[in-house]
Amino acid sequence: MINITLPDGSVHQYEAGVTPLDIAKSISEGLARNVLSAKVNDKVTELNRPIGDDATVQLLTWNDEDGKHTFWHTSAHLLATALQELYPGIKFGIGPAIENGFYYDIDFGEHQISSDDFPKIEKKMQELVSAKTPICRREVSKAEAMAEFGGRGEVYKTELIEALEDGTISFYESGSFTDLCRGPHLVDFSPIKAVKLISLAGAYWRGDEHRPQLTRIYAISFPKKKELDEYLAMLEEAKKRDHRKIGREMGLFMFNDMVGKGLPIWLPKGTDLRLRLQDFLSKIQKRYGYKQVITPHIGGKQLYVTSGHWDHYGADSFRPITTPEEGEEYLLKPMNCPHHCMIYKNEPVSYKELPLRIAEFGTVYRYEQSGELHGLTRVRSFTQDDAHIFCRPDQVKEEFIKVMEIIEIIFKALSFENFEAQISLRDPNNTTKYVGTDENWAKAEQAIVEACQEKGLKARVEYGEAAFYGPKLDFMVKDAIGRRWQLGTIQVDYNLPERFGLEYIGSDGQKHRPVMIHRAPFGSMERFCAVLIEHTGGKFPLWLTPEQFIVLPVSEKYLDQAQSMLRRLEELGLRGTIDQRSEKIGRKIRDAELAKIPFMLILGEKEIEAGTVSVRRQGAGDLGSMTPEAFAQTIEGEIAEVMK
RNA sequence: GCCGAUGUGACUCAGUUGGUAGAGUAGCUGAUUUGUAAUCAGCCUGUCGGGGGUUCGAGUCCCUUCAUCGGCUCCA
Repeated sequence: MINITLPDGSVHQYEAGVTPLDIAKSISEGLARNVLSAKVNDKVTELNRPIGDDATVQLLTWNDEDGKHTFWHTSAHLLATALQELYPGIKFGIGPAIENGFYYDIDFGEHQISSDDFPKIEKKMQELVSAKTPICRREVSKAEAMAEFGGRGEVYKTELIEALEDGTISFYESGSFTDLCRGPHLVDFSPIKAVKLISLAGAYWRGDEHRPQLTRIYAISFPKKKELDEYLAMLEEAKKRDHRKIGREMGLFMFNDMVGKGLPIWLPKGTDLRLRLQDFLSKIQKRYGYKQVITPHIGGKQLYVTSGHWDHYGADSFRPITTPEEGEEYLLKPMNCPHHCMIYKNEPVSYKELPLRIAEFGTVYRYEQSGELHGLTRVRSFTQDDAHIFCRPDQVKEEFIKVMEIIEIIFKALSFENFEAQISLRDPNNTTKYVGTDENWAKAEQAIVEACQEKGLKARVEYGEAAFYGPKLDFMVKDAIGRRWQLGTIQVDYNLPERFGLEYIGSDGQKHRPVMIHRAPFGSMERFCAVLIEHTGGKFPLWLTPEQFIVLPVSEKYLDQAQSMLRRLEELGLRGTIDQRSEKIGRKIRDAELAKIPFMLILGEKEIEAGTVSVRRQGAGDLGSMTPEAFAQTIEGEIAEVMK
């Protein structure tokens, strides 16, 4: 007999060789029906793998991330099995579970495939599910594995096997399909009741653009048909929050082919919103001792040769601008740092002046690959809420904390709660590719980690993700359909101060090299606004929204009074417009509701006599009538609540 | 840049096996003067993304190019 410890701490005795499924059955039939895989001593395994010794066991269902993972991983095998039967001779890459569903990378060789083939593939998958095709694990030696896959010409699989250690290799068989796989899997396909192929995409083998491009099929599956329907409905809902759609509908921004792809144009309302965000940040920055500057949109080529950017990115960027003067060349600025370095160099700097914080809403131009452009989140011209902090090495941590505070204030004011933070550090096994001394790196990395600890910020640490010039801390937020975008960033830079020969005079009278910190709490105004639109669905916070209210006169007879009401409210510090059309009030309300204007102020005979307006809240309905002063107070009160 | 898809009036979309473009919304004009989510009538709107080809005839088929969408790669 062996002792099995369950998550609640209870210990049960079973025969040696008991399987997780047996354990589930002994607990309840319902659990046995829903269990997908099990965590045995913290390792996820399949339900039919015998347990030989005392162990802690956690039974995993759809509600556990690991259970879901098993489900989707098996679904990927289901997809592969179906494809193997439909398209003999295709070669398989990899097929993992992902955040939402799974994919399989396949070299279709001669076969042509398009999304028109999806129904056929889905049907084949359903057949395999109905047949309760079992999935069997088999451990093989490296030689056997190579022989089996090599014999079939599975070049991708053999490459994977190459890299594996003998004795750790396992196969999973389902129907006619055998896959190299660590597992674990469901014991058969039958729990996969609903499956949907989502999209087709090209994906380079091992993510390397110099290697063959495989066809990736994205799909998702669920234990219940209803869950699939709900998921698809959720995706539809998310599409309604797409910033590209809302941006057009609300008149926030536009694109135009003649202006050029990836070059956004901010329309009046979008500009209003953006400037309000910029003002908000500017005020905070002033409090934190930043000096605001303005620099040109172009810079001499030599500036970027000195900074190193020309060597690094020159070939893949906008071409230099030439002039009638022989040899004169300028670049559209891809970043603001070199200009700011020149500001630093303009006068000798004493240690007493540090940290020096130079801020600019700086518009930069980057020649992003055309396939990568995406609404406002990835563009070729964008404005960074940039600043560069020049400080002594011992000030890095304190400055980091101050920047984190600014980001905290902003995210709080906009209710960005579900962000992720990532600390990117050096690859400890390969320190040669980085510039700067070991001592400084160690100091800066430690400063970042400690700053996060002190601020109580939970950040994921990634080794090898640092830029060659320094470690960084990034803030990521998801968009409507779950894509992650990097917004705020704080980066330490040892490179530019070196290249530009920046120095300050220390208390010892000697010259020293300052550390430079790049930081952008929003990241860029474009991307930030895009994510903000998707988070709010266009219902912006009152302090930010371009139009806080719209006056709706009941008939054209009251237009004059509407005008004076608007003036009165503007005097009280609010902003809004009047619906002057000769439409019925119901129509005006409908249009204002759809335009997501927070407050509708209805003005008719009753209100004019009483000197009030009837207030209607977008999405919430009639709030009754009040004086303009009382209305202004309501709005101010709400704003103060958020901003405190 | 690569893989796949899409492109019809300002917007959303229809347009059978190729037969010479249509609806709703928006806009304009007029009537209506309206009380909490769509007043009525009339009018206008298109090189069917661009270019080339096949055909008696192309929005429909082919080639090419541009843009957009979903991914990959990249992202100072």
